[in-house]
Amino acid sequence: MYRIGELAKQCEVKADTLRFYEKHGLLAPSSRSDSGYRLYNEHDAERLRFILRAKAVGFTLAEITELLSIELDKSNWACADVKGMVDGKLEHVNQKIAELKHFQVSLERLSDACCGGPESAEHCSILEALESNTDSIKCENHGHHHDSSQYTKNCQSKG
Amino acid sequence: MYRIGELAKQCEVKADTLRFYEKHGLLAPSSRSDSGYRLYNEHDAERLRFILRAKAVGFTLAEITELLSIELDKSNWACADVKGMVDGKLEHVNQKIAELKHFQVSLERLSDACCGGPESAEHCSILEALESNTDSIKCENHGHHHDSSQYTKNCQSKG
DNA sequence: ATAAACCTTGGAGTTAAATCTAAGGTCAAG
DNA sequence: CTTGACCTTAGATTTAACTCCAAGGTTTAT
Ligand SMILES: [Zn+2]
Ligand SMILES: [Zn+2]
Ligand SMILES: [Zn+2]
Ligand SMILES: [Zn+2]
Repeated sequence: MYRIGELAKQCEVKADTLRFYEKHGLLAPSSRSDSGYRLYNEHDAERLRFILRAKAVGFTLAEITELLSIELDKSNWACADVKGMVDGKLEHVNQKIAELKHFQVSLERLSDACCGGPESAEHCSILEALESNTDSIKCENHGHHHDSSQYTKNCQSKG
Repeated sequence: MYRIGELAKQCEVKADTLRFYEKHGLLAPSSRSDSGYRLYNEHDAERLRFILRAKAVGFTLAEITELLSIELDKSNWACADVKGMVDGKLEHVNQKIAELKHFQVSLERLSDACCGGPESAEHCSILEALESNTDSIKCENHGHHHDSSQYTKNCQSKG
């Protein structure tokens, strides 16, 4: 039997979090001490680990509640239901990755067009790109010459 | 020139969101009509699209503000500063992609181990994986036989 | 000229997931 | 028998990013 602080420490969450989970129906201690302390047994701890694992994999508490309800009543659910939930989440993740890659390309294009030197950013192509309404990014050209090899390295591929 | 509702519709956000962005210094309309209506030009619209794209991939508004704020006093920044900022964000994005891919793998492993069939979830390997404290995921094995080709397809690679 | 659809402002409410506060009860150690 | 670590409760606060509301002014179409 663990008191709330013990279980919290063991699972690296705050006691408050466990009270929060209890209030929201995710995890209640199986008993209380005479003085009213929450007492969690190994099964409770296991359930908490279930919750934390699911959370770590990106499920919201609402979704986890749903998962737990399936677990309570497994025989009324089919594999199709469970798998459907996981696949839905997976699709969401895939989409997020695609978006990030798109943004990664934008940032890389910005970065590549800038010399990264000590010159004033007055003519920085990153800023110009943010200001302009076109898609194209021009390689930057400071009025003075800076012969930094980095500049040529960055810009040579862009004509 | 767009009024707030037009720009909002065009970019699929609410007018309230644009007012919110203005209040928080992300995007102000470049002018106002005689009667006080906000008027956005194409440049404003472009800036909004940048904000939305950054947001779509998980940047917070605070981060976006930082990125956009360089533009305000360009001459006090060097290319190095601007580029450093972009590169920092880029690293952030790369890391986020890596996290999501990790997460993607976990979900795929879960999904692959489950037959997704109409059988009771009693022995669903997704639930078992979430219940157990091990990393390994066992291919599920329903007591009865279901000859679904999907089951064998999913499980054959896992012995 | 009047209704519908738009716009303005300031301020309040929402959501998720905690996290914190206050005021007090319990327990082991010295 | 007091100190300090722990526990209890109800309720307030936090954060991000909106979202909604009220009370009124403006535009446009009929
Ligand atoms: Zn430069
Ligand atoms: Zn530059
Ligand atoms: Zn199955
Ligand atoms: Zn299954």
